[in-house]
Amino acid sequence: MAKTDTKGEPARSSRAPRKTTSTAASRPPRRAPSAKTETPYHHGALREALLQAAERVLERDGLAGLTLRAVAREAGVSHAAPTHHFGDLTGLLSELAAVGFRQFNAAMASSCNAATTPLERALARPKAYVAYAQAHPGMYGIMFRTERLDYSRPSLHEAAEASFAGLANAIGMMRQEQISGDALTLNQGAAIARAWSMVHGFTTLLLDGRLKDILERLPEGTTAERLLEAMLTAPITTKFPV
Amino acid sequence: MAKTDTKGEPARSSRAPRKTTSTAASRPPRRAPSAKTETPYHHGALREALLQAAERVLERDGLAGLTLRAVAREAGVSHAAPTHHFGDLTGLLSELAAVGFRQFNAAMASSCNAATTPLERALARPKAYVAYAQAHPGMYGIMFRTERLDYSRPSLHEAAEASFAGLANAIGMMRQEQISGDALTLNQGAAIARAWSMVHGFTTLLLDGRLKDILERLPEGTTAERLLEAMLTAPITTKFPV
DNA sequence: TCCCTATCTTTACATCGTAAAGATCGAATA
DNA sequence: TATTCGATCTTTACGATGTAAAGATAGGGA
Repeated sequence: MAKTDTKGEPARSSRAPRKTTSTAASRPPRRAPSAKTETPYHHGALREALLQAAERVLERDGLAGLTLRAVAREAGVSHAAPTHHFGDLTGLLSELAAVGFRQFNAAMASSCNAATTPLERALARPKAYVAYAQAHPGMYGIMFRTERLDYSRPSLHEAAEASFAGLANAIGMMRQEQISGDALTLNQGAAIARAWSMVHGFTTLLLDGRLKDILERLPEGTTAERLLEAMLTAPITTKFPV
Repeated sequence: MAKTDTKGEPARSSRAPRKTTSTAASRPPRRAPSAKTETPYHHGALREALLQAAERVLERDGLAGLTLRAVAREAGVSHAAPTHHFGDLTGLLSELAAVGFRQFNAAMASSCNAATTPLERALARPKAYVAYAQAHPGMYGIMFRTERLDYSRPSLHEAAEASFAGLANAIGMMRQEQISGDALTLNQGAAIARAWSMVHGFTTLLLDGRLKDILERLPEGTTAERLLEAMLTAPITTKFPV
């Protein structure tokens, strides 16, 4: 027996002061500390703190480093603390993905609002889509790595659904049609699938480095954003779009 | 000390006969067995056997179940045996992905050869692409799950490169242009990126269940394949393809 | 004032990837 | 033909992870 695994876990023993986070206001205890440098047994806002810690870990160490225990370490709590708030790893990842989808939707909405000309309006959403993924590759990776997610969680389901609704709406406005929630014609479905597949596929291939070969063969200094624009606006010279 | 982890590992101790595989010819010892039911210490073709075992595990237990130890168990060897042939998990997954790319390329090539009319020729490749992914979702998942792969391995690099070359060639034939290996115009790059992004994005979204919402709203009985066709052939009524 | 319950920590365990050392056997060499 | 060598496979070991269960703590209502 014996052989516990407390090794490697800081596991502050009610004396070691918890690592103070950068902003010093990011984890406010519910009441003023009753002693000098101690850390309260109850965190007060651990759920949010864990989500923020997870985001930091993800950006710093990538998807491979995003473990339950690493997040708990980053937040300065014991490795079992997240369980009570998220159930298991899938729970944490799902809630984090929901946060990502909300950021993602906000970025696209603000970008669309800033557009004025028709061309800008057409390109604002796809460009914001790719830009978010490039700025937050870890987040985007989680959001579309379904095997680790639980879409039955309301927060994730809602946030992802909002993303889809925004897209469908945009397509509807482009085609100057009313897209009703419950039924679609084949052509409407095709238009939505085409737009989403194109932008999502482009993003995935770009993040995976699969477009590097193409970009290198293009005229000097052509960026991914420029290629995206060309892909979306270049005239289609063949009989079929593919 | 003590507390070894031999628990859970069958680890046939030179007496337990190795689980005979289904075909009985799938693991031929290099020479006829010198005794009755013993299993030779040296497998003889373990590398191939491990790859086949990995494919079985992947189809049976999905990506989450595809571990080094599970593959070794499936092949009936000790859990450390794969190390010598693949180095580490990344090595095994990379070689497996290479197998997948070769299957994938073969499927597309044979499908293209069977096409006769121009419409068939245009759709054969995308349809074969999606069909392979639907038939082998685990394999496709590995092939495009870059974070776990090592593209510097020649076999993987070659197989994946062949996939890309086939696509670029097909686009070139569609546009009736010669696509030279070293340079591309922006429009050529855009055409390739569009085709690849569209098909890859569609496949990814489909496998992740993201197209379910669309398919359910389409006329009764519309399949994913029909939606793909419509996406690729429907006239584009808006000013931009998106 | 006292207890109840949510929150957090400790402890424990099966599993995984990987490293290192020992066992086995085919084949080259003398 | 006998011996040695190197490739292949097994054993043993270790740190890390996810998860379950039991104990500690404290805030808030009875």
